[in-house]
Amino acid sequence: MSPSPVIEDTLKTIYHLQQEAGPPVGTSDIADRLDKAQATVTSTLDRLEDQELITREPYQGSELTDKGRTVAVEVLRHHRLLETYLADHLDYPWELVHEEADRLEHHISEEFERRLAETLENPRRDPHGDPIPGEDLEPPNQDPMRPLSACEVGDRVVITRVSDRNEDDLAYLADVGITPGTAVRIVDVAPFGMITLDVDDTEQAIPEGVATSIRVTSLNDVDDSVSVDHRGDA
Amino acid sequence: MSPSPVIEDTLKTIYHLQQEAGPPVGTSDIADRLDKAQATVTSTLDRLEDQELITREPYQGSELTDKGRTVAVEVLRHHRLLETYLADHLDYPWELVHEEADRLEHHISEEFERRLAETLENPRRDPHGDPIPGEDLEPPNQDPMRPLSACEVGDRVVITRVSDRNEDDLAYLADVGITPGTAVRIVDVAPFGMITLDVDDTEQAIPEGVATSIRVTSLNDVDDSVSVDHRGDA
DNA sequence: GCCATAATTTAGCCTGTCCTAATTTAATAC
DNA sequence: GTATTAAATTAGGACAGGCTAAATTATGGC
Repeated sequence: MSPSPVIEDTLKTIYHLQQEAGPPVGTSDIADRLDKAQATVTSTLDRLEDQELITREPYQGSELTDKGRTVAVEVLRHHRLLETYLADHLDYPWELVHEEADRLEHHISEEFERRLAETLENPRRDPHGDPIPGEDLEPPNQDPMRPLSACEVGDRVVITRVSDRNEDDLAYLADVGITPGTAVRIVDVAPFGMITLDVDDTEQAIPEGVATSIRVTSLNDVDDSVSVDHRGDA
Repeated sequence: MSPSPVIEDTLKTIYHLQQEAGPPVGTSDIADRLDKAQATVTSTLDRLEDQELITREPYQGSELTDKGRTVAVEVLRHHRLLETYLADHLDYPWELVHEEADRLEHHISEEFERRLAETLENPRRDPHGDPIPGEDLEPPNQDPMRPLSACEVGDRVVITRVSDRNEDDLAYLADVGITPGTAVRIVDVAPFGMITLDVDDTEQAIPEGVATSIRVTSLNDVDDSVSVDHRGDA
């Protein structure tokens, strides 16, 4: 039996938290992300452990098993293929793809996944610039990126990822031209981390909170993974 | 809150049974179609009644309310749009579209539905020849069709619908050229209802069980709804 | 009209997923 | 080292959706 949406969402969340801070991940961090009560997550984690999708130490935290990671990465592949498809073939606006993909990722078949990948010619990155795991379900490499908030005045960088966050922010960023593949220059870093960028010869100010979820690569170490047209084939 | 897949599937089944035999529909007919125990369906029907999606008389049967019918028709629209899309844009083989659409129909948003319809240019029929309900969610008209099993030797008819049934049968029928829009002639009706057809100058024998789920229109009363290219725009 | 049978509901139980409130454990301050 | 506090678990309850077995109702034959 394939895992339920609740199980898959929990695995996906643990995966992301492990990427950000390393294992073990705490119960309340998971609960916060999923917007569920802690006690609900505790009982879900018990079931995950029964199914050998995670290992855990009570009061310490949880960690994905290989089996659990594979499930998480497959869901991630679904999510990113769907986002790419929605944007490229159904003309979805950038900021709406996340919500739709978040639901559908749990319900598409292997067949659907294959045909999606084929139709898209095995894309390597989704519309936010995030890497799409391959058919082998190896976890994608971490890119050599830093948050925009860590840049200094004068830096010339390429926007590499604009992570999923709320729709309004994404719509605004797309509107002013801040999308993966765009080259920008840091014009100013003001108090409280407010950053001013030169985007296509126009200045745009970005508050620090938003800047932390935008990843960039220095123009010196640009590789194929951050070329402007980042949808290569396999 | 939008209805769960279980609720939607039950409404869809009642809708189909009402079309076939008229209300009220019996509990065990629903249970058979859904492959659930009768007692399970009884408790689901109680919940449907609480939500005013059906009316029912214990031991007599159930009937959709306007509200219930609208939900059923919307799910039907999702199903048929998805089938059309899978076949036309993702290159799904005819016989696989049903299963995938049956899952996804419960999980797509209104936005997805709109973009699907737009991309397909508001198709009126799905790949099986079934009518696709419009945005207004009016139940589609019943076509002036009869089952292939009711034809007589010498009749010239157009295949109008080949209803969803098991994948192997559909694959076989597609293989021998029996798909919506094809004109055929009845060559022979043998004992036990075995029917022989002339399809593109080749004879094909179809057992009665299969022939009952194939609908045809006489070549005399062909209207736009059964033209060979049946995907018109609105 | 009564009886056998088929259809249906009721009773009772289970699991998954959710919650709040109470308790326990771990970590931190001092 | 103890006291406070934060994190996590346990206790207990709700509801949806599933089941089997037992009881009930309707129906068709005669």
